[in-house]
Amino acid sequence: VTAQRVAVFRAVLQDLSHPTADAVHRAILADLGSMSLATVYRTLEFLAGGGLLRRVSTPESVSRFDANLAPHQHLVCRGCGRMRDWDEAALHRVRLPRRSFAGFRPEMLDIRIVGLCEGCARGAGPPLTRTTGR
Amino acid sequence: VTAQRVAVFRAVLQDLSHPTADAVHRAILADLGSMSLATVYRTLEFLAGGGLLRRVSTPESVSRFDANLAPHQHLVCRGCGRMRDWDEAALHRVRLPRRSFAGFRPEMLDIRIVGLCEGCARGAGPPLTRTTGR
DNA sequence: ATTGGTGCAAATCCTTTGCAATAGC
DNA sequence: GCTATTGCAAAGGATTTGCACCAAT
Repeated sequence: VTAQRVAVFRAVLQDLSHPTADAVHRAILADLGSMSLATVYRTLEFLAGGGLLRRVSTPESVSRFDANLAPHQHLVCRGCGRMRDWDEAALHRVRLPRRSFAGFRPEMLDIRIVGLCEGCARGAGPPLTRTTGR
Repeated sequence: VTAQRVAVFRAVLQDLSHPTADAVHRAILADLGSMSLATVYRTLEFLAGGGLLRRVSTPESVSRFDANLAPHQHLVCRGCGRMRDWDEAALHRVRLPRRSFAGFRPEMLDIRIVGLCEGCARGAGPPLTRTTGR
């Protein structure tokens, strides 16, 4: 339990937009002055492995991190990539089908609500490109 | 409309595991002999932009492509990364809440069913690491 | 001749890793 | 002192891009 680990954990706790490793790094630099990006990556990996953080998947090619361990969904802005927590009652009611799907063993549902955040909607974000599902 | 574009499109149509750019490239090499990986990337981008294919997000750091344009969900194996289409009735019933979520303008639901495919379940895939939601 | 598509290699972005220096117990 | 952690720089994988060449109109 080092100062760096505390700093990374706090940075994720404080950034509700689900920061990327780089965003965490920048926040720490602005706040404490210095820290290696490699250490940020290692620490995020360490905290996620220890169950203190979650690595969440994004439609982009970067990992984002979430300190909210409770079951919930995410609002993902396709403009800026930021994510906010959201807890939609209707989605809680969805259950994983009891048994396996033709040999596939389901373990969890991964649900995102993709759209535009307020800021990006104003400036009209880029056109919808990466899609899945409905 | 060139021979390369046809080859890429057909490769995606024929691979139901939602191939990566690299997998498409390998399939074409095995089949036709030669084609530049850069062209595969450019063509996939072109086809996705034109609406003939979809780029689907994955929990990994690679893009996968889907020629099935109908609304559906995916079974994603966290062992090998392969995806299969799945159409779960219960998930079709989920509706996006009517209006915006505190300034966020929802556009679509992105739903994945994460688990282990038959092959990976046998060999017991790696432990569950990247998570989201429930 | 002109426009667009292709191949190759170099460049970019995000992330991980080897290794020596360092910190904490 | 020992072991785990850090920083730096280099390596890595996926993807994109600059540019010259080639093909079809």
